Amino acid sequence: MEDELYDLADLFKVFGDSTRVRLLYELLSGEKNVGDLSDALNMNQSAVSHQLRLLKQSDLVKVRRDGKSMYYALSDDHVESIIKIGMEHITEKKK
Amino acid sequence: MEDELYDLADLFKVFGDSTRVRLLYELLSGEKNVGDLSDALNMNQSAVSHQLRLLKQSDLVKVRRDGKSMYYALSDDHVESIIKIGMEHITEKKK
DNA sequence: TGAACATATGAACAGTTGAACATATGTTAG
DNA sequence: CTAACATATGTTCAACTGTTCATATGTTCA
Repeated sequence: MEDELYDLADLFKVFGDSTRVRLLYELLSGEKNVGDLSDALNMNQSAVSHQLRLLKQSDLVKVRRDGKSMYYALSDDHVESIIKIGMEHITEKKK
Repeated sequence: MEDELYDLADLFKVFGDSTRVRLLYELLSGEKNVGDLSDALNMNQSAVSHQLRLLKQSDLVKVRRDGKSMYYALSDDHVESIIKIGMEHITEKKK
């Protein structure tokens, strides 16, 4: 159990960055390629690509190639659940 | 919405550290004082106190004083939900 | 009041991290 | 094959973070 808590912290570390959270949020509405994501976040391609890599490593997103583009998508719906509950905490806190 | 994503990242940042996650986990079984928590994590009192402060600031824990001791407890059950879903992601990933 | 205890706070230092820049890899069309 | 495009990777650096040590604050009890 102790070990799992370390893995858990590592997982949340991934959610603990605004760039990555915004990427995940963008992907809630469906798969997108790197260019789309760079535009959406208004960040350079390299930064986005680096962060997508981390998301991939944590199995939060999956990728498929289509021609020259790489399409990223959420890998399962835990992501949506986690974001949803986090949001609840935030909005309740503001009351 | 954009703003909320930054707050969300800040929230997860708090979960993204093993010391803090372990503290939250300890508190799942009920309120504990700082000494108990230091012993449980085998960390010095100062480090634990510093981290508890962050947890407090994020409204993840609440405190009450009883004599010389400060008793910390989870402030609501979002914490439990978040940990639970995170764990699910991890265990599914291992399959 | 003052000693002993429990916790909090401040400062400093090492380790980590995200972004930017440059460049490499991989793909398609001509 | 090669130019143009899309994405990935390596490196560097400033900013941030967690722990430790020292010390301050707050509480109880004799």
